[in-house]
Amino acid sequence: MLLPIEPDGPVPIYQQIRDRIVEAIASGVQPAGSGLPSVRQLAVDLGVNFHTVNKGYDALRREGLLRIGRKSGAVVRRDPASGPPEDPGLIDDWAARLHTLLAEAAAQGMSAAQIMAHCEAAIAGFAFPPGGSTASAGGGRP
Amino acid sequence: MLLPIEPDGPVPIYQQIRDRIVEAIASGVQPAGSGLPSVRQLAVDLGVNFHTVNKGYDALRREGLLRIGRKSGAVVRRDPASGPPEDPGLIDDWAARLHTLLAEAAAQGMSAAQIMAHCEAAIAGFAFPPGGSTASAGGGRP
DNA sequence: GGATCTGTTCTATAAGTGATAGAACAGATT
DNA sequence: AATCTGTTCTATCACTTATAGAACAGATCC
Repeated sequence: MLLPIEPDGPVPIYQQIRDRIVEAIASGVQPAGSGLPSVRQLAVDLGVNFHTVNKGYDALRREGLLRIGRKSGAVVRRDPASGPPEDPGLIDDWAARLHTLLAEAAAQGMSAAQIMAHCEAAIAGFAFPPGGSTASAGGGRP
Repeated sequence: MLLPIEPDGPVPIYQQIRDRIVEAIASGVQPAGSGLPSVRQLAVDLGVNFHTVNKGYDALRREGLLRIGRKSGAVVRRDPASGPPEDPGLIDDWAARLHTLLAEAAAQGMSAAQIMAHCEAAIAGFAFPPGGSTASAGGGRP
């Protein structure tokens, strides 16, 4: 597995690992049930300590995105269609972060249309399951 | 000035200060030219050290959102209408952060329509200038 | 002029985080 | 038995965060 990691960036390595895997799940590159490299293997691939990878995996496990076991290794837990929508309360955190991030763009002078265009562009790269949760009016991939 | 600060939260205080002010600018509570409390005054109001407030102000100054001087204090620099759209390259960082954040929601099972609804809800709380930059098809506040 | 407030800069300390490292244990596979 | 897996523990080093005190230069007010 090859993940684009910036060792000298401002964002911690373990979080970069977590972010790239989250994006891989959303984009459909890593569907539900698909396996990920072992902690030690990915550490070798990325050239980092295996504790760092373990920290990233553990973050994904706490978010309910990964199921980790000595037997099966690390596999993507959630299939966005059936599983529970989300842990309540995490949505609030997420919405708050979204609010701050979009406010940043608005404060910098970006128009509402431009912001929405960026959101649509990002979502267009995701692979949503055939029957979205309670509503599937969006784009997805027909 | 009263900012909701969580001293024991995972996000640093200086960044909470920065985030709240960014949101105040985007929502129109702090329009271009409006003044902010002095570093020392806001520190007293929030019950934190003035170095912490100074760090938050300095971050906003580096982003081009604040103009700080011994004479005028700290005033909101950018009026989203006229000013330069943005420092090129910062948009890439912002778009990357947006991509990661939206991927998080998609991986958790949120549908495209639900994600877009959250984006629209956040944008609806912002006050965009009458003539948006190059396009004003969005909501804003008529 | 003198006092005061401002932003800015410098050093310093204590606590926490990030990343590395080594070692060990228990379950599973070969 | 040997190997690989995830997991846990301690330990170290560098960096960040938040606090604190002190000092300087420009601006304002009495």
